[in-house]
Amino acid sequence: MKDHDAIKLFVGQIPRNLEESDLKPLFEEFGRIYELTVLKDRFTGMHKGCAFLTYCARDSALKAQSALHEQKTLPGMNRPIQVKPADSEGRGEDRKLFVGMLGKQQSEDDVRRLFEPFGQIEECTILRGPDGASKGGFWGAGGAPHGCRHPLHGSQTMPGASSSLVVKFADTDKERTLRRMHQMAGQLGIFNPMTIQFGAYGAYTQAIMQQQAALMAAAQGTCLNPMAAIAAAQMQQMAAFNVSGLVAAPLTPSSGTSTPPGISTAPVPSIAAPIGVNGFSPLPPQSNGQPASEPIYTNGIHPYPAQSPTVADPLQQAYAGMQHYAGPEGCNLFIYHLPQEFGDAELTQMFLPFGNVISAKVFVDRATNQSKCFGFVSFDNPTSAQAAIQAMNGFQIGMKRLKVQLKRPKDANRPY
DNA sequence: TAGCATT
Repeated sequence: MKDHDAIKLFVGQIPRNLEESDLKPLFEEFGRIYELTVLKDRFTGMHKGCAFLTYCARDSALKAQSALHEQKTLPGMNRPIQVKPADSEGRGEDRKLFVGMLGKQQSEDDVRRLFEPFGQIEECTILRGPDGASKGGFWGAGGAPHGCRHPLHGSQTMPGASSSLVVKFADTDKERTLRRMHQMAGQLGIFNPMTIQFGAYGAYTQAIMQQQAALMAAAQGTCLNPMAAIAAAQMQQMAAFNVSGLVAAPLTPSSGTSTPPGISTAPVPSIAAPIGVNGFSPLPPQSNGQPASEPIYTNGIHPYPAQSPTVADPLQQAYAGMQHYAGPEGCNLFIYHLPQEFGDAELTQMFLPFGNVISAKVFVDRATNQSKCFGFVSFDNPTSAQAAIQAMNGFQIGMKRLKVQLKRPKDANRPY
């Protein structure tokens, strides 16, 4: 098993004749390896000259990085080996902290002194109002603090400040936009489009919205939990539609009667869970912070019938033997950089706002039963898929950003 | 030099 805070390393400039078994000895010197994968072309099997490497221990990764990165050149290569955290392990802007509740007279130097013990400071700027008084500040450090809460957060109250020091990750561009839209929507009183569109479910949808707003507030802290991130994504969608005035379209799953390809439209099996007209179940999807155990499929079909405990209908049993996890071309998404703890239910939840989710599957390592942090989501139409890409590609969850793309077509560049 | 539906 690997540490919870293990780092996935990207290894570049590897000679193409070295396979995993050849590379292992080189890297094992720094600790036990959890996973080492040489990247290969999916179709030709050609070695791409790079690999992903995860050690069981975070410390091993740090040691390997400092010992190897740019330090030696493998035979036949003309540039030194690259060993550094993979892009999925978080990016530059994640290093910027917001510091609030500074004393009005505190200078950049004061702040630098305060934060120096935690790492190298790249940049420190204090935002000042027209009167020159501090309005909080931004601080960039060469390394995000471990864990969720910076040790200085709440640790002290600066002279003249109304409450204790605030230290958290600075908003990303997306979060800033979201926050602004929120404020705007609040002022205009059009907070929730679903209460307008789906009057019958007003109370229900409002409850969800409130719950998600609460979750999102939690997400604004220094630690993003996955479900809060989902809520934030959904809120973002809603805020976006509010502002643009497009109240209905993208939130409405395309139809309540569509069927997956290859399935006759005639008898749609009834399912146990009640279905709302808008494709949402009338039960809150995330009560007690748990993902919905019964994701909603408005076509009336569970993509993975084996998971349903209520199989009795022979027709449903017939479906159970079928694999209909892929929608038509242009409807299937490949999602990478999922949080480790995401399962099919969370993936479904996250993509429900964009349309009919035909299937959502997180790829699991069959030996360890652990998520490989990627998966597939299929919609019943390309528009939903595009909307999902638009909203979710690059979406930040914790330290990572989702990669959301169309799945490569199955027979791409297969000659025959 | 960047992972795409498994038993």
